[in-house]
Amino acid sequence: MELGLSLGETMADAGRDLVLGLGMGMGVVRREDEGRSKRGREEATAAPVRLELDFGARSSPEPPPVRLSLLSMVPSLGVPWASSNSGGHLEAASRGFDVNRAPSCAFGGAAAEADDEEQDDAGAGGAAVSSPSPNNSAGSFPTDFSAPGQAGAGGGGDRACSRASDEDDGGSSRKKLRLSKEQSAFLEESFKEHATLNPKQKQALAKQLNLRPRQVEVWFQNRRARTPVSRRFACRTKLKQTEVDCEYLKRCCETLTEENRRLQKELAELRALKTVNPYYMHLPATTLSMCPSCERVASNSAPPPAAASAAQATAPAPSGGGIGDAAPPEQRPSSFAALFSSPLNRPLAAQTQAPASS
DNA sequence: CCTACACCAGTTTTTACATCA
DNA sequence: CTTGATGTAAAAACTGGTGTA
Repeated sequence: MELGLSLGETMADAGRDLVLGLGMGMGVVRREDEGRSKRGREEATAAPVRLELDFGARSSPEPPPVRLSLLSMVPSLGVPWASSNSGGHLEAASRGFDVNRAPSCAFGGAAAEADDEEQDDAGAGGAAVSSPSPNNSAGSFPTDFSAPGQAGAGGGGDRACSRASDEDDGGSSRKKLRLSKEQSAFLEESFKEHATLNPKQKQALAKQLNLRPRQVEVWFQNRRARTPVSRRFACRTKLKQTEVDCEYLKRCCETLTEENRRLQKELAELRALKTVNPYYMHLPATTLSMCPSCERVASNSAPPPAAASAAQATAPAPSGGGIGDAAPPEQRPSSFAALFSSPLNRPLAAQTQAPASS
């Protein structure tokens, strides 16, 4: 028996199917419709033997398929549940999978039929018992999703379940769940397809993973915040980029300080030279610039435009690292840093004309 | 103009884990 | 070796602001 589920139109469009393979004789293949998906979960809940999820992207060979095999059962719940895993599959059993959470949360009673908010209400309405899973080594996950029958049963589902929201848990403290590996993997796969969600996709994902839409939304927000800043710097998240920018600014500051020190020294030397031989220089030395094209010395205080531009084009990169487009990624922190790079790229004559003229 | 919604940046809170006495 | 305290990183969740339909 194979139960095929797809994440609404988005996942279907992406050519990815979520397959719930139930090790039974009967076969049901479901697609699209959330209501039917829900029913599919109910059937999965009733299946006593084997529940297998395949997150493999059919269309893309790139990501390795995420397969979850939930073989064992929690007898008290009467559902196939993750307390062990078979070789070659994800370590679903170690953390549990929300999609397959015990009926108490996802499929139990009215909550199964209610939408996500109503699920919360149902969960709060029931005995809001935090029951750490016996299978969870950490044993600290507050499963406030509990519904009647959940307490004490433990449920191999250990951690991940939609927490009751602040408004319905009655408490002032927010409880935070850790998404299971499988949930994260599923969201990750979805994120690869589309970094943003429309309401329909959000609802579908939430339903699929037994999370609240808000949770899916928050996950995508956080995920976007951690996403690489650009394709070019695929290894950099925004946070990492900020750190890189900070480092680069430090280097800029050091470079400018060093440059300033050098120029001060140069100025002192020129002044000393002028004092020794007052007829040697009528113009500050640094105002003399050579036009690379005509090879004539321009004695104006400002270099000729052609010379300036040519000198800019041929100016060596500052010691702090090139920030031009040709620079390797490691040396080019960001476009933001480029704002601070221009003074360093200016030719020396242009940089030093002001202090030298004094 | 108002409203609803999505998004983002920044922050807070919670959890898991490592370290050490 | 075990245990509890402590620190820290990562992630979930929240808040306030902004843009858009």
